[in-house]
Amino acid sequence: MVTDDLALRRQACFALYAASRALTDVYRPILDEFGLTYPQYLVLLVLWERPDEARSVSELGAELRLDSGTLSPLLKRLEGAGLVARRRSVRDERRVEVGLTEQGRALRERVCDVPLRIAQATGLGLDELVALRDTLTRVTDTIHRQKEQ
Amino acid sequence: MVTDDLALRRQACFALYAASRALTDVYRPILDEFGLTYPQYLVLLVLWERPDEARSVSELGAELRLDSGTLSPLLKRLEGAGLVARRRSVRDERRVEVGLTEQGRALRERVCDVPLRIAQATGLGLDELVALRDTLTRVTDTIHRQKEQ
DNA sequence: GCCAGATAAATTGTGCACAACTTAATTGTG
DNA sequence: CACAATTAAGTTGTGCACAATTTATCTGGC
Repeated sequence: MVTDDLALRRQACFALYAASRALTDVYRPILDEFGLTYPQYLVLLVLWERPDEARSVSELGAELRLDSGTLSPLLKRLEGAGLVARRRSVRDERRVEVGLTEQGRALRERVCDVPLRIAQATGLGLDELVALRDTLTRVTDTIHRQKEQ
Repeated sequence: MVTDDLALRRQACFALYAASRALTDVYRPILDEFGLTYPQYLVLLVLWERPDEARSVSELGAELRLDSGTLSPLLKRLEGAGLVARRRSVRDERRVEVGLTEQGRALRERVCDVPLRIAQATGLGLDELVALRDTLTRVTDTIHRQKEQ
């Protein structure tokens, strides 16, 4: 029956959209303690993986799948907060290198229990959470692979 | 090891955020044929469930978990597109009733194969898709239940 | 060495999301 | 009945997302 196929509650996509916003709602008060938004926190996650290595805007964009239209103003806000430093690459002046400041590196220690706090809010066990992550990653990769062809 | 716990690829939340945006990317060109954005499409999904019954802004908001700050301008755009009609309730003049226009009802037939096209893009089987939807709905409900207490 | 095409980041414009606030109408309690 | 508290929708301001465009730089072919 076509009628039911369009019912909101049947849509996996709505479930995904709703869950994503609900989780961001959980993050908001927690990250607010550090003056961060969720996308800003994601940028820091990337930089914290190799804290002494600067990344270009497009490298960050490739990891997070965000373009310069989103990242440029976001990075300016992180710079304004004193967490990252931006400077033109000497070797290629088109590139802007984004690195952590001392303050940005230090924030990492204060934030490291955030994932656990979030995981608890989901009500899922660690195994379920891993399974969910892997399913979603597979969906995302499938979509991106199709887009490239 | 704390280092790895913060790695981007380990975060289920990033997987959720990335998958949600990737799926919206799949919707965009499809909904563009109808001049719709994804949130606008969601509003129509709600209205199409009972096409002859108007809903208040807050009823729509309860279904979609969106507030009037998001819905008011969105509904004005749907009205501008000729798909919905808004009018003040006679019984309670605080309320605004949102109903489908004839054009809005007619759009449903043209859109009814959209879910199938999206499902195919995910690369998941129908059973996996249902399981994913149910897991995500459970996460969302858990979070919202906690918020109310 | 020159220049057409490619690349990197920023800018502009539109449309969500959401917090905080405003305005208007309604409801409950004395 | 009066009026304080509540409720509904809209408005304002901030921060993403993303398309389209702009500006600056670089690269490869000649």
